[in-house]
Amino acid sequence: MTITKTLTDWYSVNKRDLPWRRTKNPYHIWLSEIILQQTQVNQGLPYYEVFVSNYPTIFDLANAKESAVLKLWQGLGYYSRARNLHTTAQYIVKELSGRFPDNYKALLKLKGVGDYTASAIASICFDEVCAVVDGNVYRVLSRYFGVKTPINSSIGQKEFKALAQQLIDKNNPAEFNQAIMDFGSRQCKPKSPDCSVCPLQNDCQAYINNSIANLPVKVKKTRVSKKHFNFLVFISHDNKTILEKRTQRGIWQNLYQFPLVETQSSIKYNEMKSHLKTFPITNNGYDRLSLFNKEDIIHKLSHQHLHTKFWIVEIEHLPKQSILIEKIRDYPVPVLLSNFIEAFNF
DNA sequence: AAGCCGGGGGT
DNA sequence: ACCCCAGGCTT
Repeated sequence: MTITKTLTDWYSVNKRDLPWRRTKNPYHIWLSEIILQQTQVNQGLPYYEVFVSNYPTIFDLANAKESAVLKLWQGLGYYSRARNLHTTAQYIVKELSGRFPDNYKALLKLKGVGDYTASAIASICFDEVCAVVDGNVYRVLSRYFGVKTPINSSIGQKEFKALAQQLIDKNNPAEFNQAIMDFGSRQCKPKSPDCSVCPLQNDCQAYINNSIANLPVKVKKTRVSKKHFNFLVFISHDNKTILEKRTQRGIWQNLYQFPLVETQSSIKYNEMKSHLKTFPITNNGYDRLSLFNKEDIIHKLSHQHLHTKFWIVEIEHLPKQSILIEKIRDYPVPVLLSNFIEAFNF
């Protein structure tokens, strides 16, 4: 039995019933694939339901405001996906009259759509024989064939793409692609895979050589940098506060935050007080400065640890760009801030 | 080729 | 503490 047949047989029995598997609508498949980039099914599932419900068609998404899209995306991370999603929806509506691209080459031109996503949409929606290579595919193939080429090298990416393309079921590329991904996700897991009941056990090179834990090979380690964030939570006597849009490139682009003072190290009350005096809006003084969290809140991103203090600044009057505190939940904010907003009783 | 971009979950 | 996730973009 070939690995192709084994995988599709396994899938026919173990296939999960997921909402994006009940449709071939390219708009819906595209939505699901963008949401699932670097995101596990269980985390992405509720977001998919929300997006389909709020934006039933690509026209609805194109007509939305970016901040509304980001608000629905809030908490999912990698926010460039949401920005690209919106941009691409507008592009398809305006330039392609709302007709979704229907082949790999054309799909690849869309912003936010790379080799994996173009292959997924082309195969699932249009039966194009295009093999997907995601984290699951790397793992299954590297173990089964004992391939030690690093999966995050350009040579490795080409090698695994060619291998997957060679194995794909040409009569049913959609089923094969989803089969190998589902298999990797639920059977051939990164840690403690279920080898004892694996249908590929007899031919799996990694299992035979007892090297399951060493495959796939991945080089480079992400270095984590440490940053110190001080957020200024202004509260005026007429129940307003200040939120700023992060317009610069980098994390959380186009999300909102309280005015931020980034420092090289953890600062104390008096140092914050000096910083505060340099703020134009405090020219007329403020009533009180207090620290919300005694211990730093350490917000861990994949490549940064954010040591965070929330400073409460009670103030008589705020300028016009301030917002009503009761409207604060309308704005898309990072999880770090939404956690604070929920914890702090304004 | 390497770095950047989130947040949640598993071990 | 470290790894991974239905990756893609920028430099």
